[in-house]
Amino acid sequence: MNFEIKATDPKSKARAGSMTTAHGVIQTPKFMPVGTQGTVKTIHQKELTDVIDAEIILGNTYHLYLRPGTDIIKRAGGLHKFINWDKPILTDSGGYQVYSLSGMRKIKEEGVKFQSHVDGSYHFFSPEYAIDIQREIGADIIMAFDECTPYPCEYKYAKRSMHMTHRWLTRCINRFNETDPHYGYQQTLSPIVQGSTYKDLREQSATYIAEQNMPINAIGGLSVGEPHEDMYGMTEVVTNILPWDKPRYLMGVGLPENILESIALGIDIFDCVLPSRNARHGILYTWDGVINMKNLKWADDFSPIDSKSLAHTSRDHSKAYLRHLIKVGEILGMQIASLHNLTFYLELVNTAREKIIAGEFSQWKDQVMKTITQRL
RNA sequence: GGGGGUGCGCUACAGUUGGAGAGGUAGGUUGGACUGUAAAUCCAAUGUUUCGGCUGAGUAGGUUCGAAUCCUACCACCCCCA
Repeated sequence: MNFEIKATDPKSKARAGSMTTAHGVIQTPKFMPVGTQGTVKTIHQKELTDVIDAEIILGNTYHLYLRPGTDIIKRAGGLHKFINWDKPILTDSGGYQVYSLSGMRKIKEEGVKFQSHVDGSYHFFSPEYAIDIQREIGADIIMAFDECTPYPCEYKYAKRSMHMTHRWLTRCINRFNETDPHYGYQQTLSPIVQGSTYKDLREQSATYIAEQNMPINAIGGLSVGEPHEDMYGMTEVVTNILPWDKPRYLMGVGLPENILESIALGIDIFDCVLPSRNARHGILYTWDGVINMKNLKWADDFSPIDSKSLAHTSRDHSKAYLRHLIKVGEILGMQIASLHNLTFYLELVNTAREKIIAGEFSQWKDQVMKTITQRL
């Protein structure tokens, strides 16, 4: 994998770059739609490319391992072939499930014992096994197996967890180096910075991760409920230490404003379930602000959902119609809303990239920040 | 025309076999939440109020210390017979 910085913003640490993976180029900053189970919920692959302009999507090791199972994916020839998507894919290692399935898992030095949310059966993920599965899934970028700590998190626990994540990283790297890709193209392993909301831990972790000299670095353990100031503060601490010439991936972020602020702090790649999940729950993101489509006030608003949207469905259908679809639980409502939000998210980062190249990112960010955060 | 059954809150369904309940469940409605997806999910409110109460189990009476419950009449709906 190769990363080239094309332009930098004079007033912030934002950069515009381009990452080359086995399945194509990713222009950064970039947002990755989340496709946990081999699909970005409600969105067809053709819409991902033709409408949303997604250049990379995310899959999840834990979910794909449970269903359909790695055997099926292997026999399909890898996840790309299985889902008919020939652009880049990144897989999360299952580290987030260590956090989100708390109560259904046990963490030990050796690894994590999960109870399946599908049928309650027990499964064990070690760092080595997480790499093996991700080799079989065949994503272009694969993530180290980590523990995503909750918020709030006591210092002692955060420190112990961070060190374990570091030890797990060594095991991931070793396994990665002693195995080969299954499908004839290179995969890239990304380590993950942890350290909760503690500056010294974040510094320590970022330094450790930087020393590994990996082609891409990720920041985890944020956007788990901490105040935005902490999210930005920790991100800044970390981006100051991670190598400048390698892409930085801020995992699980975030709201449109989180993304713009983080771009200003030197983040290149994002993923988040918010645009897709919230779309299904009736929340729309636009340049003019946030719309709760379920609110009564849209019931007789026959104006376009968003006349400025790059998604034809948002220009062609009215708010009243979309509200109706969502209120009655029609699938098309979730499709139109998901297509809208993801199109907006990609337009947001693509515009940020243009503004960085034009040298006017910071002014532009300050200007749009006011409007995108308001509730309509 | 005769016989039987059932009637409460926005709706439905349960339940209440003389000691009340502005109760249950589901749905609807109206808000809210959601950040590397256990999520087409979850939470709250939903008679009225000056927050102390007030009104309330189809309507009107009656029996009773006390009635959603028992009695009478009427009304509505459902079923059966003609």
